[in-house]
Amino acid sequence: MPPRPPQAPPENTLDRIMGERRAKASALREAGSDPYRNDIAPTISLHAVRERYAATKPAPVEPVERVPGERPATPDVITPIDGEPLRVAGRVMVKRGSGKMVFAPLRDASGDLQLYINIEHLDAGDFATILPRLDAGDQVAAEGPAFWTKRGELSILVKRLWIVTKSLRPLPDKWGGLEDLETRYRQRYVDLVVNTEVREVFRKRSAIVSGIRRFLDARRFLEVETPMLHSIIGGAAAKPFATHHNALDIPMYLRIAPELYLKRLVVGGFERVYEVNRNFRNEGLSRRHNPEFTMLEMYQAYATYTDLMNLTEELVGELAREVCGTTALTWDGTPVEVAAPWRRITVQDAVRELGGIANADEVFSDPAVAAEVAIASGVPAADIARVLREGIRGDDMGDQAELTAGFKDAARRPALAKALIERYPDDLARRVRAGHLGYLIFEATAEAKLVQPTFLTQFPLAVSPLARKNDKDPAVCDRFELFVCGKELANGFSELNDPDDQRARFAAQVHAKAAGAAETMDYDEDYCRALEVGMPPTAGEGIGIDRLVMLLTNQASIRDVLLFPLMRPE
RNA sequence: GGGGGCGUAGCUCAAUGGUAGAGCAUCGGACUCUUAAUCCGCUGGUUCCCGGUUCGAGUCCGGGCGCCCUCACCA
Repeated sequence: MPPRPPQAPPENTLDRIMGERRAKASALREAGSDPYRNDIAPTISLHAVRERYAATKPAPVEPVERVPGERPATPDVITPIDGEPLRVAGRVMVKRGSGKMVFAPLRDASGDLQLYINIEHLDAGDFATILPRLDAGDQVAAEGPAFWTKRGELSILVKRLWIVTKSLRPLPDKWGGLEDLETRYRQRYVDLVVNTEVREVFRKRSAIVSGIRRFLDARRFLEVETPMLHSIIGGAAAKPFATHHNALDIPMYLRIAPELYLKRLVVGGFERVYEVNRNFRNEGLSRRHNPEFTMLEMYQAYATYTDLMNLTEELVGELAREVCGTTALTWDGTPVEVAAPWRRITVQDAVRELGGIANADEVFSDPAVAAEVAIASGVPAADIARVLREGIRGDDMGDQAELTAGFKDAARRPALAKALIERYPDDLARRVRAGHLGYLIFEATAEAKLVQPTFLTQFPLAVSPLARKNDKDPAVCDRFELFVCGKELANGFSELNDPDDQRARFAAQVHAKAAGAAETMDYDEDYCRALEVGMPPTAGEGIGIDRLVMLLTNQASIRDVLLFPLMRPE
């Protein structure tokens, strides 16, 4: 080895490897072979080659024992299957072999297939100029007939070889692979090259989304696109990403939900619409939350929330059969059966049966009882105080901080609650407040216990500002949420289409905000105007696509079903 | 934002407070059926960053950065 010049900077392994590969690229260029060429395309995919010759597989020949370094007497005679030249292309995954013979497994979008490169068969020019500059990671094209090796591996007997893209960075270790989560997420392109099971997850994701489209298109739903830039926050309760439009000089928000626009379309006469697209919520990250996530929202006129529960069972069952081949799934170690029918249980029954709250009936009718049970269930005193304050009409709701402090004191709490409740206008207001607290109790005690697919129904009015009131009990709405393994996957309801009721609900949202609720909907005047034009009776639903993909691909983290999950910039 | 864990060669991982190592990859050599190829040889380090304790720090302490888990938030 020549001694390194004294002025040369210290070189780490990566710099040295990349330097060597750049030198190979230059050498290729000098030899008249562009290392970034775009004049060679494959005529057949690697998987198609396998399919084509699968039936011709011979019995494997017993390998001859060889002493390392000893030269065989004569080269092997190789018999191509049909002699037809094939041109394939892909990434070289490893380069394995000797001076006169190289095995190079290739990977393309369809699968893997190995090249057999041999001095007896490869073009002499390619052998001299291309092969020595070939590294694992390079994109190559190769031409030659297919044959079976003695060990029974289908291979291309390479007669012509091109490096079509020289790779400068080394691939991760062929045995250790790429494990580091941070690198896998930040450099997903490497993850996808190396980890075939990751490719499989995202292929399934694509199949799921197209399956959803097929399912809905077959039922005469119209796919639409509605604005992602909103000037009013609505359709859900969440913190938005705020931005600004320069030409109009107005604040704008990335949408947190498409709901209110989709229902305007139902008013307009599109009786069945859906949209599959991104929502943005400026909130924390977790295994189930990414700030941008994909939601399917669909609306069907003349349907009820019960119809949509049935439709959801059918849709998920069909997707599971299509994508997983079964409805008996496993998610994060838990067996999950998604074949219909799924359990349907009201919030109140869930609190009683799953939350173990024996007096659930009382909880959902008496806010004072609900407050005590909520405290015992671990609901923060501040939330309880805020919810009870919201029941008071008018501006004088008392001081939130003072009330919270009072609610933390078991001796003072009953009197404080009583004082608030006495100022409620009527019994319905009491039951609405009790229901709201009951829902907080559900979250604290029962939510995690909804493991098998379960529709939770009859949501409290106060947490459902866009849902239709139940005909028999105006304190609850005809709404459901779908839970699997304690995670919310879908949310649907019969739509509120009474414009005056909707105005009252928006007003309640504004009131709740004044009471200290962090996330509420803005009053959407135009949406009320649309309802005044008249929306036919309709049911609508949103399904979290990322979480659905998690279920159908058995992934525990949302990051593993997002190609590029949000990361702090490097 | 709180709590816990992790961060060492391109990759996967070691290293009682005492000379920073292995396997793979790379590079050089041998080898015409490999598939974790094999054999011989050589390289390769800001131990995430800054500071401190110590005769001596990858290791202990403080601060920071990043990632993972968890709690909170996400009606």
